[in-house]
Amino acid sequence: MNNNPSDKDKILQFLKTFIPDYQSDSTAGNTPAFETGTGNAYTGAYHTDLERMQIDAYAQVPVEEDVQQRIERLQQIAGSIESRIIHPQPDKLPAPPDAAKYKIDYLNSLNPNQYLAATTINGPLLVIAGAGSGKTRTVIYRTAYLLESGIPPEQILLLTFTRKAATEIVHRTAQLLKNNLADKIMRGTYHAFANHTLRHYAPMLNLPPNFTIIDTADSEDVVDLIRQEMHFSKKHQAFPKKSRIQTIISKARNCNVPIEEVLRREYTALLEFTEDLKLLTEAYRQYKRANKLFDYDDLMDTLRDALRDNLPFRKTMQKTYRYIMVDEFQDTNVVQKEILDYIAQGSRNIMVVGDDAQSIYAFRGANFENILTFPATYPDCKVVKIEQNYRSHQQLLNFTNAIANNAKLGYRKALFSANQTQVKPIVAKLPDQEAEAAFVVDKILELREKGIPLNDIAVIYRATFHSNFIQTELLSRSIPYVVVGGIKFTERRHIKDIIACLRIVLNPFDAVAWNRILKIVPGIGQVTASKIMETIQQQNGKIDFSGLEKRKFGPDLLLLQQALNQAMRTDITVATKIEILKNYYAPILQTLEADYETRLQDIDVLYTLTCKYESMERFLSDFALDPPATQFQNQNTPLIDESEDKPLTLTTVHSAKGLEWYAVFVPHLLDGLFPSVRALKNMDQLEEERRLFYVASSRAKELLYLTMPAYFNSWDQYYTMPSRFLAEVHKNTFKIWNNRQPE
DNA sequence: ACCGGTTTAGTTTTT
DNA sequence: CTAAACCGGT
Repeated sequence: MNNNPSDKDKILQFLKTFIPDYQSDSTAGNTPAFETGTGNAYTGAYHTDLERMQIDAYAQVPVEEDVQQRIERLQQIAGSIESRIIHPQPDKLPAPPDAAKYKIDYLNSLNPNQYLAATTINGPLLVIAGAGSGKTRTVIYRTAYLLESGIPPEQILLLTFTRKAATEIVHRTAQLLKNNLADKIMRGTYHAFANHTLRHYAPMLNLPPNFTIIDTADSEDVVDLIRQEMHFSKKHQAFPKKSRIQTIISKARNCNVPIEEVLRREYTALLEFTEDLKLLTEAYRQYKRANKLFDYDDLMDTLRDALRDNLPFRKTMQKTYRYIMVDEFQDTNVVQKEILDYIAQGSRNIMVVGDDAQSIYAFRGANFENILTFPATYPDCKVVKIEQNYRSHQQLLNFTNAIANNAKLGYRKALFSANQTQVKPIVAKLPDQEAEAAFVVDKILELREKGIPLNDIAVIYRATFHSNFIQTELLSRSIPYVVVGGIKFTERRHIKDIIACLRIVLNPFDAVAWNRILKIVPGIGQVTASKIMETIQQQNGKIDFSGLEKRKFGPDLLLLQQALNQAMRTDITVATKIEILKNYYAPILQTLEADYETRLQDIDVLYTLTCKYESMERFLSDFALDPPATQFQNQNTPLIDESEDKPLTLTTVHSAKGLEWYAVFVPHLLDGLFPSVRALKNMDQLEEERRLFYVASSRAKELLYLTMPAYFNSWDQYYTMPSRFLAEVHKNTFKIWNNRQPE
């Protein structure tokens, strides 16, 4: 019903081109597929391909000896934990010692396992929580229980993966208790916590209190500056480019290993540059120190080092935070684990919640083995497992359990649900990407007609480009949607340009920011930019370009000088500064970008955001650590207010963590796309891909559609096989979409 | 010597 | 799409 003629023609064209037996497969006439409405538009006997898929047909990943040993060791640990799990007897649960003191009826608000997790507040506690098992609810009740037990909120430290999650927990706790005690809890991401702590204790730790936080792109720019300065690219053609160098440096620090170890593990082709890269890493470190720049890893490392080396500081932290709660523990890296351990040594009241099956940040150094080895660090810890699922029905759980149980290691999954609806996940193979997109959008429209609001539906994919065809289809049918993940508001060029100006205003020695701003002045390239920055240094930070007036870029530089000096005035707000800078920047942007008007609207959004801030330092930190909103439709449209039109959600798997929808679509399930071809040779990476698939699938409350095009052409390869994650689960856990016999 | 337009190679995920 | 090498013009 929703196919307009051009869509039909397009699909028809593809059917004819790519399916030799298209005519013979059809049962009536030339265009039978379109005569009976939706559903039939996707002919091709692909369901038989799906019926025939076999895991043996896939090249298996070789498992090396040392990897095998590691697996066995961890399986042993997992097994020993399994035996320590407490299985509460519903009639023998400990009651709160003084029931009169507690306003909330914990016993009847939680299931027995959740109750145990919420009310065991002394000593180390490991909570293994399956997807959709009411993990957040348990943490909320536990927070309430702590407060009702008389624990001062200032003594509670709550670490979560996003700031949003922390805010939600505190907010809902406050609602539960009908007071605002929870507001005083120290909470946030590791990075936000480190930022706060390092600034607060700066004098004690001998740190500059006004350091600037730089994001990944800034960090890459610093690396690039050094790379050029040291002439590495001139010496070797194959010398890695800035983004790869930055990744390597960051990975070494996240995993707490030397550079050469990262190269050995993942970048063997770059081993010949080991010495140069080590040199570059050291230069990068010194550069940041000299310019008071902190990258994301510095926040973690500096806090860890301070806790390790500065005993008075460690004692202070231990005294301050006597009850620690950690969410998403499976995504903690080694450095973060050390930070936790140093603080928890004092009181030993530490609770961690996590699900080993949902660890998806190993690429960033997260070590889900932390959750397996927690009992080794805390031998006296109690272990509680919450497995009842409140999100999905049993048919979905059968499927997601099957995925999780294919994992090489981790706790066995046996999530169960009281909801016994009989709708299996649907697997569909379509002729090509256009047809796949059309199928997905048709189904979405069908759901909307049945009364499912768009904002209760999501399309979840492995990589941003997997959504291209679906976005095109949604745009052509005018369906509102938001994109989460992928390129962010803060990463857009014009936003970064304005932010760079602001950073100069705050700190005129910020060479990375200078480099960025100078190079967009017409007539100034790398060489001149370096010279100007030197001049600024010599002038002790004074912005005065009068010596350069006669150069051809002189007039433009004068405009920049005026704008920056004007923005430096202390009697104006941050928002006013943005306005001044925008006036300078707008004409430049106009020459740079065709769609400059929409981009200017982004700067207005930035203006609105800064209105809340008194301090620029605070604004820049927040902007780096907690980007305001990550949602906008595409490169050409400005930021969109999520609440506006209840749109459909398109999201990467990573950004979908912790969320749920009535119906979920997972497209592009071809082997080489999901799992990504880059992960096919390495067992650890392939395991992570499977966990990603598990996370994506387990977001669905009711309906799960798994789709793929028949083929995908990348620049060097041609993918046609369905994802191995589908081939390796039992076929009775899902239903294959048969286009000739619609449901 | 330096800038800037053009070509070409390589593309995951994010605090 | 985006970064960087390439190259031709000042």
